[in-house]
Amino acid sequence: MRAPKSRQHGENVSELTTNRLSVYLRCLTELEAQGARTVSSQSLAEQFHLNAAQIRKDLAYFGEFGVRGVGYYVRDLKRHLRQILGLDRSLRVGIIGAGNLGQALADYPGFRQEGFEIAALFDNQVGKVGQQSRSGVPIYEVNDLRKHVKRDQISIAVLAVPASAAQRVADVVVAAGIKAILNFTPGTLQVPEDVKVKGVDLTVSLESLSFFLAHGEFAEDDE
Amino acid sequence: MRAPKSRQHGENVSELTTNRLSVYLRCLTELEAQGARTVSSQSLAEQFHLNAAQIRKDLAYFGEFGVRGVGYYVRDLKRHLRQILGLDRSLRVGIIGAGNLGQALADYPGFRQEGFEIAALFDNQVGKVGQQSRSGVPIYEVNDLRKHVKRDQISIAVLAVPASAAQRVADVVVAAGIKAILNFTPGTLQVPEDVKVKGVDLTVSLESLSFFLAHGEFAEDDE
DNA sequence: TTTTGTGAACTAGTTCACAGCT
DNA sequence: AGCTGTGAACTAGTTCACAAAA
Repeated sequence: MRAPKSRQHGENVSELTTNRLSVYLRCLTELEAQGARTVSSQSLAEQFHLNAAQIRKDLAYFGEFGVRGVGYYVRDLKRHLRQILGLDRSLRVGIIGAGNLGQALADYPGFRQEGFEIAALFDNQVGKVGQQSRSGVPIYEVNDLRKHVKRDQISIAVLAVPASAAQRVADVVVAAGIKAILNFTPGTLQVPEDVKVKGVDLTVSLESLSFFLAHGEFAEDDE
Repeated sequence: MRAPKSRQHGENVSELTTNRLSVYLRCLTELEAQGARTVSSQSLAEQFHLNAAQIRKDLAYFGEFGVRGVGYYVRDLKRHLRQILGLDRSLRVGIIGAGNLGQALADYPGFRQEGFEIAALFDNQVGKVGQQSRSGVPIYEVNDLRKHVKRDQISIAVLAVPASAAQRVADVVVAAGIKAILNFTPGTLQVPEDVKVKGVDLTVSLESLSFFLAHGEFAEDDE
């Protein structure tokens, strides 16, 4: 039996779970490179500091991918995970904001790695439009976003614009039919229910680290 | 009564909580700019799509900052939050890896905003060492990390190096006495217990969005 | 009256422990 | 024997609801 129940799921799956699925995929890729053909949830957990029961639960939710007494076939499980994560289709990404960060992200090799294609950068600064990033990603006018989303089948937008423009640009992105946004601007975006936003909030991350520094090490000065 | 119990806490506080504290601080800054002097947990929750009880609980853990029947004094609460988050000390950041991403982060205005100072970039490429970023952050040799951490009082390291170098560089960072790392490389770092790592995993974020696209919208093709 | 601070109730997420398959 | 898949137990996190303060 191949894929017993897969899909029509997706409703209840928490973001913590999907994040872990992505992590599992990465672990399997590493194992495969090391030449492993099968792996048990136990050894996977030990090598990558995860919990075996959780791995099994996460995977079992999408199908019976394991073989009792054996474990999981690395190659097969990788394929299943890629399918579950929707990485078997081609995923094109548009980056809005061709500033330092936007261009750096456009040229970031990590993105391409797992099969994401950076299709285009978008900006409204005349000097930038028509140019391209170091690695050759073209920069288009933000006003033409809708057109390029259609033409290049862009399904994910990365927001790397100044904070002040964030919501306005998000509205444009949503209007262009994008349903998934990776948001590098600080703060929350207001979007319709059917649009998923994932925030990468550098200020929050740094301040959280600051809290740890302030409280983690005891007895620094007063009292 | 000013700061009734503050600090000696920090042990039990979850990362979700510290993240929220940072968000509250940002909300208050916005409110203050709008001229608000006081704010109730209720109105704070409504305006920024948070939960009023949770705001109160989060804050009450660190002290009795509110006034019954009134709410919180915006300016006071901001000050308290900055103190709780450890933002009242000067926080210097070193970015390891002066590639596209590292340099973009070095010049990212969002970092400086809330009082973080990007003290230096570090790289081991001869062509880069001795140069500086567009906004003037100097690039030093990674081998001199320890020296600069001491000299410039760097307390937070941002890892923006290739995945293959991540663990090796993390070890160097830890050896230099850094206790807080913001990690842009994919995968987990092995560090001692007293070092805090916060990961920004772009691949995981994108793949999580991909999952949503694959499952969020119903009835796309087969079955 | 308004709004905090907080125990109690609830919900979500994780881990345990074992029956059952190979 | 070895390992999965999973109900049950547990832990963490959130929200409710209300007594007490201003």
